[in-house]
Amino acid sequence: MLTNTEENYIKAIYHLSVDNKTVRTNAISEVMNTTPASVSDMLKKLSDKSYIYYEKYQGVSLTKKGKTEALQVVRKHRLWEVFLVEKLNFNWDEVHEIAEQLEHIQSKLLIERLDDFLDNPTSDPHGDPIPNAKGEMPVLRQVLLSELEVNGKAKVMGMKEHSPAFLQYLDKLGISIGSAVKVTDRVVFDASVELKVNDKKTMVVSHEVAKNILVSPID
Amino acid sequence: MLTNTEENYIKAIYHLSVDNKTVRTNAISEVMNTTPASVSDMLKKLSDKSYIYYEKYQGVSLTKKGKTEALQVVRKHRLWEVFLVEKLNFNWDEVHEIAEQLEHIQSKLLIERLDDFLDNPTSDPHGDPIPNAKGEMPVLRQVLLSELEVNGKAKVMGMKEHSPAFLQYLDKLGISIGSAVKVTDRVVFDASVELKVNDKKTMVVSHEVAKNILVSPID
DNA sequence: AAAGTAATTTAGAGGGATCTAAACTTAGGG
DNA sequence: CCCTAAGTTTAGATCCCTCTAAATTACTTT
Ligand SMILES: [Mn+2]
Ligand SMILES: [Mn+2]
Ligand SMILES: [Mn+2]
Ligand SMILES: [Mn+2]
Repeated sequence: MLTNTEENYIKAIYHLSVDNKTVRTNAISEVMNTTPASVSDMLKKLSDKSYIYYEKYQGVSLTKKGKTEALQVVRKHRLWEVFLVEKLNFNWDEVHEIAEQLEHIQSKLLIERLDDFLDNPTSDPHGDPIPNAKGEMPVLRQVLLSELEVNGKAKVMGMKEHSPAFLQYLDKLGISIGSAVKVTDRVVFDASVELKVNDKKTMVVSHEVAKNILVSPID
Repeated sequence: MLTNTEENYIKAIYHLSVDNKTVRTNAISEVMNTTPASVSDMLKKLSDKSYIYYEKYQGVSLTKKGKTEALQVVRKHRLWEVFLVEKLNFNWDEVHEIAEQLEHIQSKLLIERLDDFLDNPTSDPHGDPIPNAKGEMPVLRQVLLSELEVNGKAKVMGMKEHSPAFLQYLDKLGISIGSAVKVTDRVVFDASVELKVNDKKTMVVSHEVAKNILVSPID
């Protein structure tokens, strides 16, 4: 049985594991808001318990066992976020903090009942895919809005950034999951993206914003 | 901000505070499954933080502040139990352990939204009253089934004991909240109660069982 | 009222999670 | 190729919660 803290570390390592690079101590300390010293302690513990592969000074990666645990926590987090938005009428920028707490509730049965109650959703309010009970997750072929070619059309599928500030900004722009977007121009100077949303509103978003919006191109 | 453990101690003290007697260290250690030594430590801490009145060797009682906290935890516990039974189709004997975890989720907004989602219930699946957001709780005039006179009629309002074993036994007997009961006889030897449930089934329950069923007499 | 017993508190310790400061390792620039 | 800066680990400490064992206090019983 993992403690809440251990679950959080494993989840952080999971989220930091892009491509097959090893995850570094400092990167973990940053997302966990702890010191590298604390991370080192925890890595030793998680390694002893076989949740991670760990070689001193070389960074870590999740074992099969660790990845399974991580995916269960991610599953719970995202299902609770769906619950909060769909059933309790929270806005998508308000749910992450509460889900950070709810994701640690221990009850297999609870999460399966919740999944059914929500009609087995496949993605959360931010467009992130929800692993199934076995920890399988559909790999979605998505591209960043910042990478879409001029005149390219696409459907908004999700957001990489989940901060309330970012999500509220999208609300203001009228961009949400499912929105149809068309890139009408790209500013050479700063890579800002000019786009049309739902065939109506035309707007310009910074490269930074465009980099955090995941879209699925329509050919 | 209280830790989960502090919340649990305060809740335990609340539940042990019947009539105006002071709550004793050993009683707390028993319901918390800890040693009296651990309780003493915690009492000192809670007293320093003004959640309880504490005089060494004399037992404790909750301050206004402590009672307010306790009632909020109780409110959350019972609302989550309603959620689990009403929305996720749990049986009433399965919800307590999960609610023990959920009651510590910190979010005022969440609990108010949950309350609305559940249509502001006034009692939980075991018949226990749910404090409102201000911590007010209706005082229900209830009596134990064991105290009902022979030929007395009553409606089952709640259970004092919440263990799965007890609740499952009631399921088997066909006794649930709202059941109409009539005491047809009382065995002098061991105070067992003979009763008729919903004008149909006649059965005998032990004094011990009857002592744990709360009823509201019908005149 | 003193003794004996039960309840309670204190002392001392350990595990979990965190920190700061110091020591160590790695890797890149001169 | 070695030296230094950045990254990482270790050492030593604190806070929280828990324990066992010992000491203290309160209550009961004679
Ligand atoms: Mn989230
Ligand atoms: Mn999300
Ligand atoms: Mn309960
Ligand atoms: Mn209950």
